[in-house]
Amino acid sequence: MVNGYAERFEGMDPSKVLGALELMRSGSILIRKLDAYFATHDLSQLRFLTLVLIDREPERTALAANEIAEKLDVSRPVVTRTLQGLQQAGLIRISGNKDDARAKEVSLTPLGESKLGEVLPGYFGILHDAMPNSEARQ
Amino acid sequence: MVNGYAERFEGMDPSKVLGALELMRSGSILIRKLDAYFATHDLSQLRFLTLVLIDREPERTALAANEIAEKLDVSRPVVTRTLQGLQQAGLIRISGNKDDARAKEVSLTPLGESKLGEVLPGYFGILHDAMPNSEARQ
DNA sequence: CTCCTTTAGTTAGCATGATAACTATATATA
DNA sequence: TATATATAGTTATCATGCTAACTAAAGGAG
Repeated sequence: MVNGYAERFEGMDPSKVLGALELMRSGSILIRKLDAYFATHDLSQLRFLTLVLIDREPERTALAANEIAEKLDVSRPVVTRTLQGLQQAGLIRISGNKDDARAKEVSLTPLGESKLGEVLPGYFGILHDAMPNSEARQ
Repeated sequence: MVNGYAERFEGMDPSKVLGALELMRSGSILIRKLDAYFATHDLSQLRFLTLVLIDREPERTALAANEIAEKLDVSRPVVTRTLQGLQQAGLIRISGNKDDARAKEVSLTPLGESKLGEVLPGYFGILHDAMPNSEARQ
């Protein structure tokens, strides 16, 4: 398809365009695989990454919703909704911040921790398998 | 973040995992750029690709909704909705297929053709610029 | 020819992303 | 201190993907 158009656009390098299309394609395929995997664990990309983020927080056991939105680069309303879902599933605990009445503190429940431990190996496995061996040896 | 977990998973190659994460990240960024570009032209990825597909159809000037769903790998309900939007915008014409009363035929209007001509250069430009020069020279 | 299955498309409803506009609280300034 | 501005979070609404279940037409088997 690209070649059909390529003739009409001077200075265009079809290999670059095809590379970009391939980038989007392989990225999308990987995201689909992960979504399918997460779905089998009653999670989603964002739900999973939220758990990871709380788990990995150094020096603290809790995070503000605001920080989650920034670090995961999603809008705050999406974080609100996601946290509500995780709380309902019993995976996180949401409490008020005693220093700032506006803020909330989010931490993992034991169930959330075990869910994370259960899902992580498969997650890394999918990422691992998604890469060709040529890029594997450093 | 990955290294923190890497120690706990035997046989995992962190460079592969990081490569996969980078793949998803760069793919997502490119998709966002394209979406932002399409939005300035009252289009979306799917609306744009639908126009391209109809335009590129060899030997015919029309396509069935069904074929669009297959070639773009999206569900048929999404195609229905997208075609309705394109029709309302005056970019495509939808007519019945005289050989099969179930099927519909979709073709570009002159407005659709000019819209495509207006959007294509910027589209290829974004794809082109998204790729590093190292992959450019064949 | 009649009935069953397949196919094209639509409708309804869910998930998950976004922005705009709102409330409540914190902070800075006059 | 009083008021203005900034920040945390929520609500409402939209966009765009999906599946399930539906209608209507086509095609095949008896």
